[in-house]
Amino acid sequence: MTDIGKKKATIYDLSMLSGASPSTVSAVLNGSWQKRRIKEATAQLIQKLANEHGYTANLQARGLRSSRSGLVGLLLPVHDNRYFSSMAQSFEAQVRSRGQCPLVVSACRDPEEERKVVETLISYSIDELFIAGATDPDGVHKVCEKAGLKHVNIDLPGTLAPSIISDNHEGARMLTQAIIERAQEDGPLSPDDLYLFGGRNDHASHERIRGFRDVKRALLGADPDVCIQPTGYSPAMTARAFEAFYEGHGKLPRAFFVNSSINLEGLMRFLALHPHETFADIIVGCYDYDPFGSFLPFPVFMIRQDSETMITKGFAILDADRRPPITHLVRPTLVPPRTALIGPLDALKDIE
Amino acid sequence: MTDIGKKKATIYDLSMLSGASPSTVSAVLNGSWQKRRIKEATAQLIQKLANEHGYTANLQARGLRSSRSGLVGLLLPVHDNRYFSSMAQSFEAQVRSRGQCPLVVSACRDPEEERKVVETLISYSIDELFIAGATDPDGVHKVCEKAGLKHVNIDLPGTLAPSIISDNHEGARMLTQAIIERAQEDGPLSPDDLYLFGGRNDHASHERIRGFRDVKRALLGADPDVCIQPTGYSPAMTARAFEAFYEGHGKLPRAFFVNSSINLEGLMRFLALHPHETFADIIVGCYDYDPFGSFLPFPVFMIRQDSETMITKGFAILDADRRPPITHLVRPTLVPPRTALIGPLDALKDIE
DNA sequence: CTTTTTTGCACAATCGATGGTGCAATGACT
DNA sequence: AGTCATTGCACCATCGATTGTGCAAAAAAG
Repeated sequence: MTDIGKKKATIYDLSMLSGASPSTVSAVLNGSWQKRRIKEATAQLIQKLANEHGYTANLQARGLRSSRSGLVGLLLPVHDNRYFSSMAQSFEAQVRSRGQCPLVVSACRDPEEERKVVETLISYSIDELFIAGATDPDGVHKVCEKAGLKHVNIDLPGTLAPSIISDNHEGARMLTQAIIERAQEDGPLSPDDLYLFGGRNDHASHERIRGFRDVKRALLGADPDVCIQPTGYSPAMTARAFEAFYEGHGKLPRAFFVNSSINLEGLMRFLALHPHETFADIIVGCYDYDPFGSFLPFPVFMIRQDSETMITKGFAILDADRRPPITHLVRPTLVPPRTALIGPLDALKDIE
Repeated sequence: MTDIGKKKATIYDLSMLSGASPSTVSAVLNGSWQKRRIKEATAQLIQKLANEHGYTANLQARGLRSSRSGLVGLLLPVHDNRYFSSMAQSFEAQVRSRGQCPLVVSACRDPEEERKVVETLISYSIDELFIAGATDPDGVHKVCEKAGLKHVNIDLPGTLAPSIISDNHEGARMLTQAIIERAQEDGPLSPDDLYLFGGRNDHASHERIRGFRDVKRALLGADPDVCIQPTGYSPAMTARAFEAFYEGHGKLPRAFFVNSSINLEGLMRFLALHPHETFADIIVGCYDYDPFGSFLPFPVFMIRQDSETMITKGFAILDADRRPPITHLVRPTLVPPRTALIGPLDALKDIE
């Protein structure tokens, strides 16, 4: 307030102004002054000066000296997706409430990029890292371990570090059962009427496919392999798969399971190119929740993954003394069609 | 690779190993060795050692010394929203391609929080800051100015720093015209049939409301004030506004303009509580694009704001010598119903 | 074989904070 | 008054890099 446009005040400036030594100023401003037996009056004087001059500590200097930065990282595959962006939102809130600074970055599902990004984070001496949806969690683990960085995997498990993931198998079972039951309301459902689109060679996809097949076999008696159409996590590839099916059959499957909201975007691309009748009576299950996806013009059952709980558990694990590489499952919830859940935004005050 | 689990190598370690002085090592590793007339052979030796030991610079130390951190900040209102999350995605890509490190944080539209968050970023000596959708851009500006931090406003303008925003007035005109024309296909539209929901006391809302009223008056001849229903950026409040209208009229307006995708989520909450018939023939315009929002079971015209261009322009401005507090407009595009645009995710390779 | 120039590098200060150590002044006690 | 404990703080090394300066040795010039 007092200095306008000047450089930022340092403990040395306050040292001059107060007549105390820099180390005294430092002790006062970082709260360790009681331990250092600084007189209360001295402390108050320095506090006052600090306020007047708008002092804030240089966290790079502090981090350099103490080799702790107060930064906590979250590595995401992508931002542009409600599952991950709401994870980022919860993450931020929890990091802030712990008095640290969140650092959210994405690595585009590229294993090379994942490692490079983490190297960069390490160069800033981040204290802890959440690795979400990494393509190569164990590769990232090695980078972290070399630097002695505490970390957990979220969403996709690794074998070397503790992991907290959605119970994909159970979630997929719930979702599959829901769409089968709903489809059967319109008449008997043959195994050929139920497909799965999306997913690739990762743990989550495997588990979801396994859950899908289990339930499908139990309820419909069979499960031809052709009904599983992996397309990767790409809207374009997914759209192509729908297109291919449509060309072969003149329609979409009566019911299908879509592996993630990213794949569901592929369905939108398909729909954009075809008249409404093409999908007038399909039943869709999507392993992810999106508030608009829930209101599409056909029934969409969704799975809401509990990213908030995953983050909470992640912190609990990081805070623990020992961190065995165990995988913890978090139960997701089934969201029936036409449901608007409240999200992290609802915690915001928006008066006026 | 060579040391497993050890502490990170520093220039002093490499100095010992190579026999060169720390300053020589530093010069080699930061690329300034030509300028310092270091022999090529020396440089190569040091490079080799650095690779073998997996050296990476301590960026806090570098930042402390050079008072540049390589960090570029993006301050968002919220993550959990396709407009802002896709902005984050473009931002990251551009920052990375400039060899810097993106730091994306949200401040929940709380002016106090905005300033606090920026103070924190400043403590990490970030080099540049993008302030997106800030509630109080000028308050943030002052904090930045005190610290000598270069910054631009995105999405919501300030008066003290350069701003790059969507051409809200023009976008609103396009959107309003589109929904009016579409609604008129179903028969004549009276001024009471066209409402606007959402928005609050910010520049974007004002401009959008202005554009809406201009076009509505021009095409429908009148524009009763009751047709403007500001609800803030809150799904819950927006839902309440729809509910209130519905209680008063037994239906929703034939056509309406929704101020943002966040407000559109409020419509979803309303819909969840009412049967399909309630909204069988509404026409909606939403000032924001969401790939699923575009395929709701009624026509939804959307406005896609070009956040990628905004970020690009932002960098251009930050790179310029002078930065007058001018507001730059970026033209958004009208997206007709049932349209799936490609997004930043499509740049990703997703093989297999 | 000097003198000058160039090459190649080492030295040391510095960025802003932290924390161990040491010492003077004060007060308590015998 | 002399001894001892306590209080209150200053001093200084340190974290890991950057950078201005200076100086020896080698090369070029005379």
